[in-house]
Amino acid sequence: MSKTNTNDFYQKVYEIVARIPEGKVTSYGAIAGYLGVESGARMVGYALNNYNSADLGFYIPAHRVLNRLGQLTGRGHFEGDTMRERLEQDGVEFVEEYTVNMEKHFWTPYELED
DNA sequence: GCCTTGACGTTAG
DNA sequence: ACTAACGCCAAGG
Repeated sequence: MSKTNTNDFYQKVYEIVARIPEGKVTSYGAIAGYLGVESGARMVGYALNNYNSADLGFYIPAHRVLNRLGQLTGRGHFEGDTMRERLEQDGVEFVEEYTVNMEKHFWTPYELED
């Protein structure tokens, strides 16, 4: 009875985000597509918004999840410029004030297969 | 129970 | 190449 509930979907999102390598970024759509929900990009954003570190018990680098253009669309949910600062610490190259070099740092969950 | 909103993405003009 | 509109699905009002 492994039914893909929304809560299960969120859980998978957290697991994937937690595995994003340092210096790499991915997109909401990439995660959604990997989970089999191509149209669930917004749900990924919802998952991160609902995310509570206390519930999971492990930290997830939500700042490494951007939209498909590499823009830090979720920066408003971080404190100040925390999101951008975190990415810079990871060594991510920016092409705009709030846009990273997607071509250079893009990463997909499929690379987890290894 | 209907309507609006949103950490998105694709297609059309 | 740029902008506008629609589709998507869940949560909150």
